[in-house]
Amino acid sequence: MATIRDVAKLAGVGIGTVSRVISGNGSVSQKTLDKVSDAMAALNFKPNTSAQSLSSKRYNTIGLWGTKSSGEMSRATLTKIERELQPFDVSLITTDGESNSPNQPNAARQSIDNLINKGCDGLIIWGSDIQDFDLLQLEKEFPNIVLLNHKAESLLEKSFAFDHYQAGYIAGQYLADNGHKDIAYITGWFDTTDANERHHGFFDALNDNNLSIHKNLIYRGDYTFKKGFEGANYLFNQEPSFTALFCANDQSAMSAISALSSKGVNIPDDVSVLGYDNMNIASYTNPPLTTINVPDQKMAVSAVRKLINLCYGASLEVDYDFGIELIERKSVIRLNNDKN
Amino acid sequence: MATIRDVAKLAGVGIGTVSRVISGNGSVSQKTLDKVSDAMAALNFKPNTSAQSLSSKRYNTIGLWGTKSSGEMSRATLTKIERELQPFDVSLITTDGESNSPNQPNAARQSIDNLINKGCDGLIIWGSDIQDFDLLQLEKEFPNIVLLNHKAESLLEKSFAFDHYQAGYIAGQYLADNGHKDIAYITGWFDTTDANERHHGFFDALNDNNLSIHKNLIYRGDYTFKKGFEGANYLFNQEPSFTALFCANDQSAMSAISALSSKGVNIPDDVSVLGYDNMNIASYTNPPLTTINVPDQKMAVSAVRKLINLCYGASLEVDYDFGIELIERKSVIRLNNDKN
DNA sequence: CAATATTATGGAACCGTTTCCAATTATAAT
DNA sequence: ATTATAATTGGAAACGGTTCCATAATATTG
Repeated sequence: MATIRDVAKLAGVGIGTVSRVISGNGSVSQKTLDKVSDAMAALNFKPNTSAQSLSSKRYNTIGLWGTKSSGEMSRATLTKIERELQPFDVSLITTDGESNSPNQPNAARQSIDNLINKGCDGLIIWGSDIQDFDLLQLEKEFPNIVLLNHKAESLLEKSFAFDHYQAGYIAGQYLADNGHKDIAYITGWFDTTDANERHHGFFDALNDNNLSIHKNLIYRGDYTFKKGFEGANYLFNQEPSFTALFCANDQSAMSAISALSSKGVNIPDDVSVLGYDNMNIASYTNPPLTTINVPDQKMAVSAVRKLINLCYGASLEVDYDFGIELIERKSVIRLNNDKN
Repeated sequence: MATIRDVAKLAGVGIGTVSRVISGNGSVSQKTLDKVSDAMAALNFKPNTSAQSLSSKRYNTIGLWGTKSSGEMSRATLTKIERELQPFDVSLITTDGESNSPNQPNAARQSIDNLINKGCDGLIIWGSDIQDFDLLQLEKEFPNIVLLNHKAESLLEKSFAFDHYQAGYIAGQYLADNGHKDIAYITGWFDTTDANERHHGFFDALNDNNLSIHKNLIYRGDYTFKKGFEGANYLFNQEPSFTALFCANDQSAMSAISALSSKGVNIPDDVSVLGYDNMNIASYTNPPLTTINVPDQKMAVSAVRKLINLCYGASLEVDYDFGIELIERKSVIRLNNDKN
């Protein structure tokens, strides 16, 4: 592998000059630039990134630290992130937050430190189940961080998150608006703030409409197809009956629809199903799923952009406001409540 | 940030000794080891990875280069890969093969070179649509590569791929065995060898059973939910009618089921649907999908292990044989052919 | 055209490790 | 006790860049 000195020798210039043409900083005459470029091409010279980083403290790399609550997110989002980085020639180094020293006390913080130490200019902290270490402390020590799917009140300008409370509320309100009073609910897994906010929003909406959910009609799910399926089967056998089912995500909703359909219940005529996420699949269930859109990719893109701004002094446009949208398809109907 | 010299000074030893305790190579007396460990702890010393790499040529990083045909793969597979790497303390740096200089002539090879140049000990080349550069040439220049989802005849011991021809054949045979003669087919997208092998296997099986597919009953899909849905609607309106539908992947199959169901066709009584992939979702469609299992994660794990062996002289067990399994669920029935 | 400002250039010093060799110390063998 | 052998140790040199400063070449000015 050719080094900067080889290039310098071949081009008949000093190493400083070669460095200048590599980086584009400092002035170099056209003639010299040509000579050096030719030499670089002739030797197929590629600057050694370790040496560059060692000497410049710039890594051209950002880290993606994901907790399990980011696990459901699609590979498409990951690709989106990569593509956002690509024009800046920075690469992405990923770490699964869970897999590092699983049950150590400071596991999370430690695996983050590892990632930083690998050589990152910045960090995306991805996931909403961040509670066992001090984000503010981290941000003080290492300011180039950005939170994806997590909102820290003290780090608002670095938080890119969806208002799950509002979205949950809208979901509840929608069911109420459509005249549903007997509502069943397959929850998510409650170790994330997401889940709790969504949950509370949903309940508050029902509450504000003088509605409540019978305790028999709540099934504790975990966002998987499996639990959605099992949950629907469970609820099907419960008393009282229900006219609407809210699922904490589309995966559960999808498999709940399958489970109910196979029992002969007609969706939406017998029971309406409302999902949450708006996955690709949601348009192609039978019937197509009415659901809340969660703009994962938009959030991810804004988060990366903010990080690029932080790390490399760019000034990309960044969005903090991710509108909540309920996508009406065919899985929820309006109930005829003659009493109204 | 403390350096090795700070540690050496504090511990009252030479830098070589500190280096030895960091790496664990070379002998160090217990007493010295303790002194150095204490000093490292006291200074919160973390070795600088750039310096380490520069000097040792070891990066503790492997690259994952994915083409679009890897795009459908789940994030779960990615996580699997990360976890396989974690015990060796090597991290993963990912690159989307498509996004680098999209329509340059040597785009693929160039983006691979970039990735290598970032500092990787090895590379996973992920995806079956690799044709525009010379794999053998790459392997000669950079032997630490492993192919995932692609089989290069000349690089067999570095190829981790599924026998899509056989699997396609089994799919066709299964339909034939179950008495289906009028078969429809939603294809995948044909820019990958995968797709072609599966396709040919399927057709050869039909052929060997003296079956063929009417040209009206082939719909060119692209693995998406969307095309599956549209394809099923299209086929529904075609002549002749059909008793079985083969879909090149589960996503199409799933949305095809939705489309057909919503037209009132009963699956599997009116038409049997056979999928391909065995995604998580396949167990939770209505009816549950009969499909071919593609052991993505197993392949990925073996590929990484092989790479670890190559890069770091480990000798992890590696599997090359990924059995083909047809998972019988409820979406295909045996036809009563009285003529038989 | 001399004086001055500006642009180009070379290369030593440095970034923080690993590696190697020579030197020292401890251990075993006679 | 002496010598041979093995285990430790220190630190210079090297890895391949960037940075900065002194110097050289050019351009500008009155």
